[in-house]
Amino acid sequence: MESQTEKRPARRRDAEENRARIVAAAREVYASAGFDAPFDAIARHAGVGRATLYRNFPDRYALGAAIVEDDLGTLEALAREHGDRPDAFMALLSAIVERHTETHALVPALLRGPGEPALQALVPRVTRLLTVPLRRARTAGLVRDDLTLADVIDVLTMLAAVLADDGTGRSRERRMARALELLIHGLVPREPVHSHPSRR
Amino acid sequence: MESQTEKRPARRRDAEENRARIVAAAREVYASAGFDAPFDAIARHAGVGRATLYRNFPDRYALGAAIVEDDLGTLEALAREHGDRPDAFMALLSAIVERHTETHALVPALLRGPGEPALQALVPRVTRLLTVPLRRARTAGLVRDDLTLADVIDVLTMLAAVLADDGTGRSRERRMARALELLIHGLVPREPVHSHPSRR
DNA sequence: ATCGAAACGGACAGTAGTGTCCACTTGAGC
DNA sequence: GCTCAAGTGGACACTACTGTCCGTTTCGAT
Repeated sequence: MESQTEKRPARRRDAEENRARIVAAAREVYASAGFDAPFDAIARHAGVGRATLYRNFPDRYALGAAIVEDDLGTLEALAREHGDRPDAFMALLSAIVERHTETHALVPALLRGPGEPALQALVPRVTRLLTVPLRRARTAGLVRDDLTLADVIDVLTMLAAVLADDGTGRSRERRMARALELLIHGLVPREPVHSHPSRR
Repeated sequence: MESQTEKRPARRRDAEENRARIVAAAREVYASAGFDAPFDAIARHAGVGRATLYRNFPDRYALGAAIVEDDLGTLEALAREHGDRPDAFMALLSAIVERHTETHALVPALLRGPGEPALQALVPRVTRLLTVPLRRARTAGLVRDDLTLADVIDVLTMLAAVLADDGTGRSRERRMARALELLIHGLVPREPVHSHPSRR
């Protein structure tokens, strides 16, 4: 499970560059054409031959995993920054949504292709990322106390759907932000008029 | 716009039967394999040749539209039953979710294929179905007063996503119910301890 | 500058799904 | 029961995507 982490002994510089260019291209293509965009389109967009792409990533899932892995790194760093502050959970949620609007890949890629080994391997990492912050937030009363990790995963699925939808009107960013807002506060109004106005 | 509504002058009985069988098959196939299941699979599942399918429905969107139209009929009847009672909106929402778990087709079909004429034609009907009940519910304070129709559409998109996800654990029904509950009440707890406990 | 290994990308064959055509079958009116 | 238009489904040609193979190019070490 640590086979290709960090250290890859001898890699030619151009190969390394190409790999990076492919991942970047994949981010864009996945974002604009969805996760099952023609694999070939990614190669073209990256300016490499299809063979080069296949050599680096056996299939679209491996490529997705590479992207997700990057994102996970960022998110884990963020989690570390927040330590055990109870608001870490919400911060993570927002950060995930932000990366969503950017990469369009994280959760959809993780959830589709059920059982794709390359992606499935990352699930525990996502789990680990969220479990503790979720518990903290729950005991601190920042989220409802029956909120489970499975719920959170489904919430991410829902947000991803809004993102994936081509949406005839507002920008992706606005729609995502709104969707998150709706999810957090619900469709039903808060206790109408009362002391502190929820703070947001 | 009324070209093929209700009256189709002379149709052979077997043709009618086949059409019905196709729609039924499509419901099941879309439900289990998603909206872009091979068109051919539907024909096979219905026990008819592909040509027969194509003769009845030029493409998957036309077929989707037929299904959605059925569902819309049911929902419109429900809306009529509720008259202008302020809880009509929530009832509709639940009903849609129920049909979702059954058919898996309504909203996803409506929202994907952006601009497919066959489906786009139904959008106004959905709009009409929801607009008034939404307004009633809003003025009655049953939903937050900044809730727009666009929001509702996105909510339906989100619910459809949970449904579409193969979900490793709980049944579709349970997950849908839970997702709806989360959406309605939000992730954040209601005003913790206070007079009336929200009623549910 | 030279040489071998690493990496490249275009070309190729294989596969899955689409949409149409047409020889055959079947229902319904006479 | 006969007839013919309506209806059927298998076959076919077409397209898009996938994954691999191999002759050529490029890196980097000597």
